[in-house]
Amino acid sequence: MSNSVQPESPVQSVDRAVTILEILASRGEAGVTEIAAELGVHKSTAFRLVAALELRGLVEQPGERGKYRLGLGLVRLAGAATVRLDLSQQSRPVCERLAVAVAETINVAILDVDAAVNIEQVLGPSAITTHNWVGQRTPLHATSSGKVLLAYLPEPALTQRLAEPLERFTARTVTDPARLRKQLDAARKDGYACTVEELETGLNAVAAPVFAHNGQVVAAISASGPSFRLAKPRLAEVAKAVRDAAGEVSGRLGYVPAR
Amino acid sequence: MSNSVQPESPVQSVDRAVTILEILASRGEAGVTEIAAELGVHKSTAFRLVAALELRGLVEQPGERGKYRLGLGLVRLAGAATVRLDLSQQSRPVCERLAVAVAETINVAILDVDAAVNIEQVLGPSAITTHNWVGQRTPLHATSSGKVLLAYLPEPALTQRLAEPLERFTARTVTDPARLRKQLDAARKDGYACTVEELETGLNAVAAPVFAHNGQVVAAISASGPSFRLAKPRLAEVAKAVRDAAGEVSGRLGYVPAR
DNA sequence: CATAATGTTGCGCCATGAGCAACAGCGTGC
DNA sequence: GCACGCTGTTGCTCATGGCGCAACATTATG
Repeated sequence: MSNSVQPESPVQSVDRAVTILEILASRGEAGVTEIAAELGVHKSTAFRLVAALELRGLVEQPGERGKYRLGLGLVRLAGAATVRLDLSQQSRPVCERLAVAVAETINVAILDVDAAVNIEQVLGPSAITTHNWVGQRTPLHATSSGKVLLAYLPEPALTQRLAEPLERFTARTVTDPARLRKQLDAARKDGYACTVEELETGLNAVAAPVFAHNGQVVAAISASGPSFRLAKPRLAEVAKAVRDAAGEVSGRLGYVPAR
Repeated sequence: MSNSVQPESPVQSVDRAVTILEILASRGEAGVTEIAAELGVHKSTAFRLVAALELRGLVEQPGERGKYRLGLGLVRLAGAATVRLDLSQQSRPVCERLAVAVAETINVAILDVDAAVNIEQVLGPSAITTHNWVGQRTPLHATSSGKVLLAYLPEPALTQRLAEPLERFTARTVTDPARLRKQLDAARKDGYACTVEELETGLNAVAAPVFAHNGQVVAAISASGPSFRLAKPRLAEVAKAVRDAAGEVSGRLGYVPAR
């Protein structure tokens, strides 16, 4: 029976496990007998719940026996949430200004296994479409954000990605891995990547990397628009603005560029 | 059946719940059907596991329906672990020096619902007893650390605390709420609180607050000893040393005092 | 507007989570 | 050094909590 002032949990053992985390958060350390007493369960029950949390790193045991405390796995999980929250908060105002400055649709995308996932979108004043990209997964090789995220992958991960066939979406989609690699090299050098009608006919985009405090690329900011508008030489101007905006967000996340 | 490369979890549904947290950490957001697919369970199972986590704040749902993401409850739990780790690390050397300087038993206590819990103890060279206070819960109104932690509670929480009868431990225990409030006012003004034979006959103590970077009181540092030794006027000298030590720990935690 | 997909709920069943008893290990007092 | 008490851990059995199924509600898409 859970706390009487709360609605009953649909999964009692998950509820108990969370209570254990809270006990450890408030006390710092606790033993099995102590946790069992506070939970109102048998100590073998408490022991198994703690062991399940320990197996996944949410709880750790400093010694071979005895007291338990919260584990680094919990801090890592929370860290993932904090980075995402921070990224959204820091990027929002920068993207709003960028959308006005370049008058195109701005997106923030993060890497999710084998796709770029858009987590934020700001429409420019000239936006033709109100297509909502947020939540959508887009192919890495055929989007500007995807190319940026690929460019900063560790080499083994990149090799593995490019070992699989690259799907063609338009006549201009880059499906040759060697040619794509050259584009990624250029992206690292230029500080931005472009796509020209590679995902959809008539759609161009340019993206730049967002670095976290530790130098890792955590996101890409992109501007996209119709090919007739977002083409040379204006594409280079927009690219520069996007790169500067991404740099500003990186700075807000604590990134100090190497000189 | 859990991941075949890991030892089997003693509580399958806790294991699944943690996997859900990891899925949300890596993807940012995910829906019930997506989570169910990745867990290899029915979507009603996934739904209930997510609901159990949501009930406790580890997961949240931005809209009324649809995608889920990691909740602030997780960040709070991890934050508790991080603050505690930092507090212990920063306070340890300061408390060791203080113990030598004042030759009494030094403790660090944090607030846990309705009690002060000691998380750190350093014995002075003149310690008569080797009584271990670590892990013990002590009453707020009858200990110096407790009075400090009470002094910095938000007013509603303090009012609620003082609405309940205050237990008498010795003839000198303060059980009148109005008199205790006056002592708390003095504690805020002086920067420390004292108890004189209020918890145990023959035991005196003095404590000062430790502030976190955001100005909140996260702990109290205290010196305790026998009444015959830790009495006026020496008590005032020890109080000053404890206040300075607590100030140093506060500074190490990023607190900048108001001028 | 119809259809498909996703999220949510009630219900019955069984696999899992729970408690019991016992054991192993450690800390403490004599 | 030993006995005792306490805590942590494990094997076993069984009752129940967690699960999947079917159905419904809601939303998104063509």
